[in-house]
Amino acid sequence: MQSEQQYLQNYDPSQFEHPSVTVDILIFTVTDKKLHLLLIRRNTHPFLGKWAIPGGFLRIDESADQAAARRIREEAGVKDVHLEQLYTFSAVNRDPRTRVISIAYLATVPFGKLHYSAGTGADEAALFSIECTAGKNSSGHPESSGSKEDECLTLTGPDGEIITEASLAFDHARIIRTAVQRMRGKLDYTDLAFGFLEDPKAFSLSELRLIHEAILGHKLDIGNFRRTIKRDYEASGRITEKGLEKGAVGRPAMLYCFSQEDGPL
Amino acid sequence: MQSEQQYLQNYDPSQFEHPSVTVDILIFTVTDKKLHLLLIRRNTHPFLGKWAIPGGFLRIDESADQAAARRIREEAGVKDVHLEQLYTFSAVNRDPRTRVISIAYLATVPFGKLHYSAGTGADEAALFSIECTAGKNSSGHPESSGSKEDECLTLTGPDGEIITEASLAFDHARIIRTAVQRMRGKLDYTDLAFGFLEDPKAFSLSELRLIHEAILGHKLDIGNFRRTIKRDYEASGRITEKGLEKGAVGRPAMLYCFSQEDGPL
DNA sequence: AGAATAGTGTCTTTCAGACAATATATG
DNA sequence: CATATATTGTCTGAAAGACACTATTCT
Repeated sequence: MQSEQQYLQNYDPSQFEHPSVTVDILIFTVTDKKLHLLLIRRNTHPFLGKWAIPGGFLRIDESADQAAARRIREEAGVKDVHLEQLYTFSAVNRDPRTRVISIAYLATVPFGKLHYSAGTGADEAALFSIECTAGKNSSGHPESSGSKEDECLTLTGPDGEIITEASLAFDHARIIRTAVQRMRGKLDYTDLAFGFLEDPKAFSLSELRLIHEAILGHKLDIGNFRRTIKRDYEASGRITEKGLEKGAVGRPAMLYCFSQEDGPL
Repeated sequence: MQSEQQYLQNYDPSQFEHPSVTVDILIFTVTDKKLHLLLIRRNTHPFLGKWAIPGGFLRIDESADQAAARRIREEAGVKDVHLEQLYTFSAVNRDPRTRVISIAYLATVPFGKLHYSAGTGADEAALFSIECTAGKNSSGHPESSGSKEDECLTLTGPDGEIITEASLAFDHARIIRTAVQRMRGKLDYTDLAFGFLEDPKAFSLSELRLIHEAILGHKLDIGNFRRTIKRDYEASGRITEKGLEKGAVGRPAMLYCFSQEDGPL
């Protein structure tokens, strides 16, 4: 029997036909009281001219997490944002070129940190507001094509352009729906919403509530929202009062500071 | 500019160095009032002799879902069980042979349906009971190596053999922990537990409760469990009474029939 | 009767949702 | 003062958790 060292030397990775692996990033932000998603217009085949989720091939020397972080730097000029793996899409014919599986990531970016090339250049990018009247299939399979209770996805571009699912490249409509569902599901038991704050070291509860409302797609009761957030976060010390807001319309809000549990001390 | 057809013809997928893609299946079952996981002992390098999650390379003509279904047929002789994607692990050095990313799946199999080769043959397989005293990091990153609140994973083999994380191949200890966390998190808002029932068309609430207890790792209050299950499932018609159990010790239990919402109509 | 398991009832505390009322800023 | 926003308080019904009690079978 050969030793482990011999085995590793003789191992030939090309004995299997490998699929291509890409990483797609859903870059979400909240502005104008609405949830928005960054899309880019494809300037190559296939799906030339259609809008797509930014992505790129996974390099051989980086993990998917690293590729996602790299890609969001390149595409949105931002780093150190919350980034989490969403789902891996692997249907055989999802890309007409060749076999491509895509590891989708979800990023939450404060609007002020987001920098993208909105011009009509080689890689035209745009922010689309998202409306997603969700179906109730909480446990639905992300890659099955025909859910019985299909939720309706509506994307509105900066110039009021409304694009339907058919204007999206590949299976990206389904990926977007999966991401919105995921965000809604995790909203109330994770710190997801805090990733959208312009300044986590000084935010008001109203600002946080508007983020929740944008993600959920409906209004929340002001008093009840305050009560639950303060109960869940203030008692455990994850948010602390930081003094009053200045120069606003109406009564100044108390500003809070958010510190992650295993944060930078 | 070339047409789409020309583009597709000229496209060369080998211009990028592709990683290998595998699909790993965490085959869970509940027996003896405890959660169990099927592992196989590796008979090749690397990690020769260590226990590992069954898996295999993704074929070029099948989706990850299909590969997972195929693999669980091959390994556990079972089909038509609940199978869901868990997470994709892609750290650069997780496999010493070459670059391998692994799409992990989670399967819930009734013990009676599970058939594996327990013998000490070429692919020795064994069921290990799982104890996982979880840390509280609900939103922890599955692939980060050093969680502050590392939960302790203990696997016990059929002959009482206790294996620690170091006896597991690759990053499989982490994958297993991620799976247990996922199951615990989804237990009370999905139908996950029903996937372990020996006969979903005739089960008692005690049987269902034992499954919940096995997954959670602690006892549940009998009365409160009945109340919540009946409220959540009986009112919506997803479980219905089916008559009394026969020939058991103690008072015979009411048997229920579980029908999934978008079931086989 | 006694053991074993199934099922019901009750009490308390907590929480969610609806909504009213008060507080503090600007113009 | 009117307006706008922030913040607090109150009421009700639902739900969770703890725990005692009753019911039906077998030996």
